[in-house]
Amino acid sequence: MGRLTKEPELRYTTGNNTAVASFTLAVNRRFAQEGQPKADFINVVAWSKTAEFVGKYFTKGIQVAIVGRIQTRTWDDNEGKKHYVTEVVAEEAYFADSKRSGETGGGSPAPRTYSENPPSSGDGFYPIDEDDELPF
Amino acid sequence: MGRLTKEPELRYTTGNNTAVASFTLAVNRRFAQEGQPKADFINVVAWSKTAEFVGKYFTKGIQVAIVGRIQTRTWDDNEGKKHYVTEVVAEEAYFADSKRSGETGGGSPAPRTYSENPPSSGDGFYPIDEDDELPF
Amino acid sequence: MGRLTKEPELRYTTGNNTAVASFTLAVNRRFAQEGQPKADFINVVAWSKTAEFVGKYFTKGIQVAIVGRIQTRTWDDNEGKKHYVTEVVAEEAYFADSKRSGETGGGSPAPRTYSENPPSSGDGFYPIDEDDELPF
Amino acid sequence: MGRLTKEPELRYTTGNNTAVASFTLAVNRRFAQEGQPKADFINVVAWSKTAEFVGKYFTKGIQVAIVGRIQTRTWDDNEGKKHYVTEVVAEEAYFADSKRSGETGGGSPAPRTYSENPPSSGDGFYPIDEDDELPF
DNA sequence: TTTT
DNA sequence: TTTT
Repeated sequence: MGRLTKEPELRYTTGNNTAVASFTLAVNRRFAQEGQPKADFINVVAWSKTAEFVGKYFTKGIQVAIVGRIQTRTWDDNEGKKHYVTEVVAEEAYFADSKRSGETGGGSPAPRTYSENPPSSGDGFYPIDEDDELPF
Repeated sequence: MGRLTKEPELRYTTGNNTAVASFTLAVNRRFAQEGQPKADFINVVAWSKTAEFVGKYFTKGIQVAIVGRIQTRTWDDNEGKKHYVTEVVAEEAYFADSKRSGETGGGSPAPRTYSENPPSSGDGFYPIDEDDELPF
Repeated sequence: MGRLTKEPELRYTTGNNTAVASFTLAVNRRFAQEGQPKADFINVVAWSKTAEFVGKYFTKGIQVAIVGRIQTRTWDDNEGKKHYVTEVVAEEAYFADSKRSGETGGGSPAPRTYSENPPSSGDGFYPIDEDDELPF
Repeated sequence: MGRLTKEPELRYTTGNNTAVASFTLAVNRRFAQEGQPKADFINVVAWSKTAEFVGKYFTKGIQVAIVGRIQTRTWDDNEGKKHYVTEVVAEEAYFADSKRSGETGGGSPAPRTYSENPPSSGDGFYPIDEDDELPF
């Protein structure tokens, strides 16, 4: 849960042209004390459909909720120095902000949410069966 | 992330008069298929300050985000039959709804969030130390 | 994180013969006080491959770690009374127990883990790109 | 869930001498493909009691389970350059490894787990009350 | 007993 | 119906 520190960046992979969105979330600490940081700045990456959703509807300052997993990456700068990056890969992205509401004007209304990974078969549907009571 | 199926109930323990709020969240399934349930109905309990926040600001139909842990309970009905309940104990509660915005009228503005458990000492503040680089 | 209260049940859906495993986890409370419950009893369901993994290797009493999501279900008993069940659908299942080790005897060694849902394409692999610095 | 990449470092804050443990977890990716990274390297920090637990019992290579939250920090190197660090603050730490078992020899047996933050009052104990059924 |  |  946090606010975008700036506009998200939307790019496409060179290989198969997959959409990638990246942005940073300012996540306010719940019990920040005097003289301590008041927020964490979490880097988030989203892929394909989620990336496009982000690129289209997320803007600087709005509050969003992200569900995802932590990942790390390495990249080399111009001087050949290795950098380590820890970021969250978004599996679900939600609006969680009231600033968007009351919004008017052109354009189709933004869907409120996006997530990847349709569940594997069987998931979410319980087998109807005679001896299916499962009062384990 | 879900919507309140009805007004939350706010009560107080007999012993030390701690506030307890309980409500149910309709959490829409992300990939509901035809003929399958389209939502899960998650029971949530909140305690003390979080409970009061909930009782004061949460209302039927609004969308909220809850962070918490799963717990189970047992209770006996009038016929002495044992019932098993699984519920989420809310550690954090957030508004995540646009309906509240644009809101006008009397009353003090609602805070947007509440959470319990101030962190244990040391938490959230990193020691400044000479050999503190931790470039792992 | 918890221990199986009994052997898991492995069944198959009537329709497409998908494996379904169900079991209960005794999750010990971290700060149980006198006179309070010392554990939560969380019902878990696993599907297809994860279910088969569970059915094959999980046994009463061992400690396991489950990553998943909460879901609810409804079923009617013989008297037509509706029952509400809240359970965790396992997306990942791990051994987290030392009792298995040192184990000898016939049979192939158990893999230590199982999980469903191969990630969507693009996931987990970052595009190498010229302007890819992302030092946010 | 991952393995320590090396021995954890245990230090104490200069101010109030709070224990701080830091270590890195190699978290194997579940569906690593050819040519992709097979693990994420997650930096973890633990405080006070949890830190001491870690310093005492966690060693290179063992598998552990960590429950915590993401945090970010900033530090300046010798040349005054700012560095950004994202890490997990451990709220719970568990052994999840079979290598420790069968272990013999001197020393007191290691507890299997540690966690911080005793719950706020009211938590985990449900009020007994006449009209307390909560069949919401 | 279910929300939009 | 509950595990160590």
